[in-house]
Amino acid sequence: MTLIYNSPQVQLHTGDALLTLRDLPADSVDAVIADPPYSSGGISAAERSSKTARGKYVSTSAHHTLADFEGDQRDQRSYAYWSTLYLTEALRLTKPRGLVLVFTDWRQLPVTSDALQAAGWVWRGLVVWHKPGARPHKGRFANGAEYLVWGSNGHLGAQPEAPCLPGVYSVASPRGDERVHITQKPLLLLRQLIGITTPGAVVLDPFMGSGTTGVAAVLEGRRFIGIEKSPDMAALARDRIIEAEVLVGRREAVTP
Amino acid sequence: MTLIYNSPQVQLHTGDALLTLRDLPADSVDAVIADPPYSSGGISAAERSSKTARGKYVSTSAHHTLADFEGDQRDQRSYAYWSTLYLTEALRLTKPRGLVLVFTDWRQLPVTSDALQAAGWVWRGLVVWHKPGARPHKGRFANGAEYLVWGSNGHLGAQPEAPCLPGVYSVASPRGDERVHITQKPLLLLRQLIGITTPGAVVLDPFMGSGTTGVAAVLEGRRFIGIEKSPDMAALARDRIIEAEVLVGRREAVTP
DNA sequence: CAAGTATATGAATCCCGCT
DNA sequence: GAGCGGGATTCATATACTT
Repeated sequence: MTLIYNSPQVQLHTGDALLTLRDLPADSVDAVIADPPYSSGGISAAERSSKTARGKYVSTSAHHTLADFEGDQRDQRSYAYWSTLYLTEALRLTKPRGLVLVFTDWRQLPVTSDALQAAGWVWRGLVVWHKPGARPHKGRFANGAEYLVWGSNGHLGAQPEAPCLPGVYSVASPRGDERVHITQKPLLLLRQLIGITTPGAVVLDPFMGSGTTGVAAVLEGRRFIGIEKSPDMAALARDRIIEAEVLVGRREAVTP
Repeated sequence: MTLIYNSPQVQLHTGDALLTLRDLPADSVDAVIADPPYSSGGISAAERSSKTARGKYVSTSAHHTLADFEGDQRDQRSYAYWSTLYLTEALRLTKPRGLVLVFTDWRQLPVTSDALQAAGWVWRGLVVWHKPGARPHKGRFANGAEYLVWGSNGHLGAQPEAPCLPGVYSVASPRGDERVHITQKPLLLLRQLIGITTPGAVVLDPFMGSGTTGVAAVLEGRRFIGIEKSPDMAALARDRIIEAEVLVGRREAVTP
């Protein structure tokens, strides 16, 4: 576990999620927002494991320069097991009544809800992220959505101060220059989702990627703890998050 | 198994779904659209089983006169078992490359996808039915969607003639006078969903309820086989379907 | 007739108290 | 204690109604 950035509101680590989570203190987090590698794609185990993430998720016509990412080769059984492990650690870190939100595609949705409950969370529902402009398919339904399985650490209780949030979000995926990670989530989506926490809350993202969740947390006045395995991607996330801190006046700009 | 209506395009039965499906001939159906009682509602098993369907799903302020319905008291294990049984029968009735669409709420979604696969179908994806105007809740995400788990009998093959369908539908629930069944689906939704079949296809609904699927099938030029346990509800469905047949000119109006 | 206003309701959920 | 049932709560929409 290596701390690569530490400001009053933000803490970023590089390292494996499981190992790093184990070193963080219990009862310190209000919400966990996780976007794990789905290990999905392909009807068979062979198809899943033989392709790289880029081969699975990037259409052939788009020959761009995004880096491939690791940890996307698990079969469904080990995906369930591994998900249960990191979600168990995440529960330990989370305060009572704290929340968890896990991104998933349709194929891993049942496994994800199983793992979430196996780890001891109370499953509370699904959030739909509708991606307009999904690739159409003749004679079948387009898979134009991803999902968040969400839950709580024990009872949730009444929240008289909290806002009401919708269960379906329609937001386009980042495209072109906006995108620095293959499976990058839209900032607008994460800014809205983070509204489930109260201002000042501590948000943890164990699979930070390019750091969109961290940027959203900073912009919405939440604290943030991020973990990312790839040092290159982590450095990129750090730069984006620092930029957000400068934007909201929490920090001086870095002069070259 | 009692046949209560038989026209060139429509066949309606009253009786238990499992028993009636067993008496229908193999390889005779192009698509199964099923809207089973979800046996859901409530976070605990006690809450699920102790209340009637109306008590679980209808807000207390609305004192309306819609009939309650049976078969909504299964616990999750027996829901999985029973779903597998009727989906196995449904597969037998379905032609190769035929389709199945099963309605579910978020809570039973994983069980439904398990049962569908256990019955021998190939799981192809999820369709989201977004219901605008879901009941909000402070500090949490509204459960403003239902889902269709859909699959095929074996390979699906290329369908050069077929239209492209979206994976997310936003349609309001029927209200007031439009509604004769507690969990009635909007006609507009079913007319769109039925577009997954080709004109003239045979559509089977083993839990017909008030017959919306049948009405949609008639209006869209598909043939229809319906099964409903409650004789009262089945009669109501028959009347609605006859009305649709008259509307499209397939039948003379019934004169009193 | 168009636009603004009032009303009704939801395949819920939580809390509390009684058995 | 565990199980069961009653009652309060919530606001975005759709619909009805008024200006």
